[in-house]
Amino acid sequence: MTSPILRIAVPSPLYQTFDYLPPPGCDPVTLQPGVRVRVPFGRRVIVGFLLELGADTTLDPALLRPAEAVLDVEPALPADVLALLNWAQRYYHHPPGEVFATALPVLLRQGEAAAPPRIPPLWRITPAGCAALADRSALRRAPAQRLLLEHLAQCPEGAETEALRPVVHASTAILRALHDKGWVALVAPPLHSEAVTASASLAQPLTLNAAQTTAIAAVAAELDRFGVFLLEGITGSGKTEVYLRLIEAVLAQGRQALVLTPEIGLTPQLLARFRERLPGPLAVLHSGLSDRERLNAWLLARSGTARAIIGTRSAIFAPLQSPGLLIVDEEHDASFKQQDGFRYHARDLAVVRAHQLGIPVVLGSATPALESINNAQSGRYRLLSLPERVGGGSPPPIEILDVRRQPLTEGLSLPLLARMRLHLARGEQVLLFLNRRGFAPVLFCHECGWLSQCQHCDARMTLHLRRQRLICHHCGDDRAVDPACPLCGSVDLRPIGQGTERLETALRREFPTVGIARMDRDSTRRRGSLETLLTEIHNGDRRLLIGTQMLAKGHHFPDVTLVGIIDADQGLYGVDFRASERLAQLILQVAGRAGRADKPGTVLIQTHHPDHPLLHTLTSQGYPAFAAAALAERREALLPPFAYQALLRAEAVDSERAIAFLKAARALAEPIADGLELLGPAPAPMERRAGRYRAHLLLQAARRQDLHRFLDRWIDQLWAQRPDRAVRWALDIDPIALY
DNA sequence: AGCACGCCGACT
DNA sequence: GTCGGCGTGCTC
Repeated sequence: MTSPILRIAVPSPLYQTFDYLPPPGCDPVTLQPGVRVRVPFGRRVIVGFLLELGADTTLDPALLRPAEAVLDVEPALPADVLALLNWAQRYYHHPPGEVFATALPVLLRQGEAAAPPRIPPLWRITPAGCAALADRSALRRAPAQRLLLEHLAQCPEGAETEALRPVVHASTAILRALHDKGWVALVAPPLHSEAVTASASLAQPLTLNAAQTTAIAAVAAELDRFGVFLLEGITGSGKTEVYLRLIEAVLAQGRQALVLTPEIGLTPQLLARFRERLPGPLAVLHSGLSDRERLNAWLLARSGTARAIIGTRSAIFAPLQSPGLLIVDEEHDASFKQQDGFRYHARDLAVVRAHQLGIPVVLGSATPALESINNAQSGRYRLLSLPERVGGGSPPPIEILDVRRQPLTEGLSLPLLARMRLHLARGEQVLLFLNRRGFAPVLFCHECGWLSQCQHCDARMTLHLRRQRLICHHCGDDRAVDPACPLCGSVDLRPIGQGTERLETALRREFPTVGIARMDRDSTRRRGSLETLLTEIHNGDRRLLIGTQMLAKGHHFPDVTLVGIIDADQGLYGVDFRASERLAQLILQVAGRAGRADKPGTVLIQTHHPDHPLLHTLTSQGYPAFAAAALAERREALLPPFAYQALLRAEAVDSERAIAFLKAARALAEPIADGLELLGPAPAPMERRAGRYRAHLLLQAARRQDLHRFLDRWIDQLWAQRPDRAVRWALDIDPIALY
């Protein structure tokens, strides 16, 4: 009897798997797909991943080398994740080694043994701590300690270190101080069975309105079979409560729920809400974790210790012991699509995974992707609507401010300034949205016409006045601002255009007595500074809020009654056919930050294109009407979701070689491109970025089947070409941006 | 991607 | 004389 062949995914960018013999002394019968295997690879020894046991190999069997060792007894990934990865590998046509590496925490990729997860211990207030809290004088000079103790007094079960982080700054240092005084103690977490039943301390669910009840019932009735539910709920309509009820229902069946959220959506507030409502430890997976933390959270999910798992994009591959429900919050968000390497879409994979598992998936958004709306209309998804705000109140009215021929002071029109004055005088808060950080997007010499061009990109360097730097937002290059023009020496250098920093400066002059909060990547870089700002906004110390899209997500500002969109024109006539969809989503996202039932907000949009039909439809009839109109345009133009696209991207230090690669690829494609349209090669919209020239070839088909049948053949030919190593290329299936 | 091999230029 | 530049080939 011949020994079986191990088909191994190897962590390399090669479009193939590698065959090995079982390690000496290993009984192949015990091997299961999904175990990690240490194998010799060239001159190295690496950790690979067993995909399948084969009976034969296409190679000369004499060339096969034996694996060195099998690292797992049980598969590192459960069968359903393996199935998902296999599907994704074929669909995205990406090298298998990189696909499978995506699903494993770094430490497991490096060969570390998967020990049982550490369940985080809990902090509890001690009797001495309660006494200190009751004693007025004890904590007078330690407000942060008081705050933490008060918080813990509300958590008889105790709270994780991680859950206390958002309560005060430097929470770990303060906990240490409290611990030294004997006012708090670390206790072992309750065992899982206790955790599930001991829900006495969990926050009470909110009452539901009719639409929420209907939505919950619709999903809850189908928990044991596949279905995609598009939960379209305007901001404030209580989507999170729907998620929580469904998760509770799934947990009650002894199953787990996986929630995906965009990176910025994973705010302390959302996590706190999940923690206070759901029993037991929560597994949280996001990019801010250390390798050790990530492995632990991953193991909590795999072992079933964590019943609810919440994470960003890559959490779609999280192993679950007993999956019962998938939720994708803010499903329209572009951050679900990986934009380099293995370019998968986590929302789309969530649908695939749910289908493979035979469980429901809920896609939630106030502004669903046009793809999802189209799927709901065609009957593939079930639409569930939450049309009302919880506690009543209507969504903020949106007005268009025509700023053509209007005087603008630092980008602000007189009507907008007047309205701001009105709301501020009433003691209310105002939020201004400008999606451009820095002081000004260009520095310009009035003497000779010099522009702050980036050396490495087809872009201008943004002026950051306070830091006295010119920074390229595309490659990160950074230089000091010269007081004089580098070309002619003139000191007449002028910043052109608006950024949030400039807006802040202007508003300080305009409203000298009003506290201003600027929220962008620059002002919140320091750890804890965002929390400080949010606190000062919520207690009213700052009433004028300026921000980039960072402020469009996650946070809610109930006292904001006026939202100003400073410049809506960027999204209207771009090269990207998705620009207007993104703009509409962004406008509503920002609008949704404001107001509450008894204090409705107003949204003002400054634009030079007040008659733009889509903008008009959005403001006068709302998102569903906008989406219908935008979908009609897409159908007319045969664009996604009425066509299927793939983009072959190439980049090189010289543009000719990137183009030459794409021309060769096109030549290979032409004889087999039945039912396809080939567009290009063409330079990318920003041709040079970080010193590399980028170009692409777009493939489009009216039928998905035609596209993928073609890709299956083409991709093999591309890999078989004699490669020009100066060219880096990648295939992007269902691209969402053409840059 | 790594990693080694290999064949040409300016240094201890 | 060799140290090291990056072109080329290979990984079961």
